[in-house]
Amino acid sequence: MQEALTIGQLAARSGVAPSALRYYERLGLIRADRTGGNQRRYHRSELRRVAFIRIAQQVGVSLDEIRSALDSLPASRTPTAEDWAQLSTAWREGLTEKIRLITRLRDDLDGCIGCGCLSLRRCSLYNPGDQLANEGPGPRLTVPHPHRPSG
Amino acid sequence: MQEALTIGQLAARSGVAPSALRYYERLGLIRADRTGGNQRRYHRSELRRVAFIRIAQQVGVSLDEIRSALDSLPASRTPTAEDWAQLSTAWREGLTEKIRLITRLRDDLDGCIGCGCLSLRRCSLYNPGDQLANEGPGPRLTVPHPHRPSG
DNA sequence: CCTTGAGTTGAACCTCGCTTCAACTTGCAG
DNA sequence: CTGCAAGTTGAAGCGAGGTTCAACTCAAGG
Repeated sequence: MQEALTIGQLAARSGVAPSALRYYERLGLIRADRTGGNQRRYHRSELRRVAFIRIAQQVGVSLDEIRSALDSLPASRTPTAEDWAQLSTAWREGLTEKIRLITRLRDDLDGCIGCGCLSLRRCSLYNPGDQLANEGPGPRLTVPHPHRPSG
Repeated sequence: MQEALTIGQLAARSGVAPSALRYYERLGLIRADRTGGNQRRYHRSELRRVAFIRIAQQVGVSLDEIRSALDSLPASRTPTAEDWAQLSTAWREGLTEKIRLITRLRDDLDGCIGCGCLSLRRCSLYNPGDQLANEGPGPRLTVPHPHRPSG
């Protein structure tokens, strides 16, 4: 097995610091074999897991959520393919929602902030159908809080 | 001016805790007028700013980046519309990149993780053109780290 | 006036996602 | 076999993004 990676190699290849990789391992996000001298040796497939982790983080997914997703994977052998389909579907919805949010953000930029008037005094005239422009008494935002205990 | 909002009202309407709103103010993300008795009174347009902040956070943008964007806005009067156009463009690129990442993530889920084999032993056969499957010696990830000092 | 709920401040504290440090061990090149 | 970079651990520290607390003030109804 000349394919095993040291932590330094995985770090270099993934762009993630060794300390972060150890941290991920403690959280159960990735795993490593050990040499006789207790040093970590990574299967090359871990590189893919790390890539997945980093990308998910970039779009605002917490390590805990990522672990949940990763936990439901081939820990044993047979992947119970239907469970994964459900997992995949759940994530798909979340990701689609993220895309919706980003698009909304971008539209805000272009439509209102982009024109220099965040104050809405004039923008509301220009964006009659805008959801966010609805600032009278009524429904409110339902965007979940990323850093709240019981959010 | 019956349109001014108390902090409690803004909190209720935006779904953001009063403590968070004060925190945002300290960071210069939002602003408030004061009553004679020193209490905050928010213009209704702040609701839109808060919405913007929350949405941006959801997709992994830091408060500091958000402030930078918001700072370049009608602090004085004339918005120097061309500067905003540049700002808007810069954000557009970042957001487009986020969408790319999310799509990649979703494809990973559907194409490889979704099938239950994150190990790539079989997936690489099914995804010959996959960028992330390139795990031999060569180029590596360039996804920036969200929580690193000099990332 | 008095009460009471909402608001004020600063300081302390919390979780997340790491990094840094100290003290020590492995593993490989020469 | 030596030397030294690279690895190991646990504990402490850090920055972001807030929450909680104590002590106090404001605002509106009765």
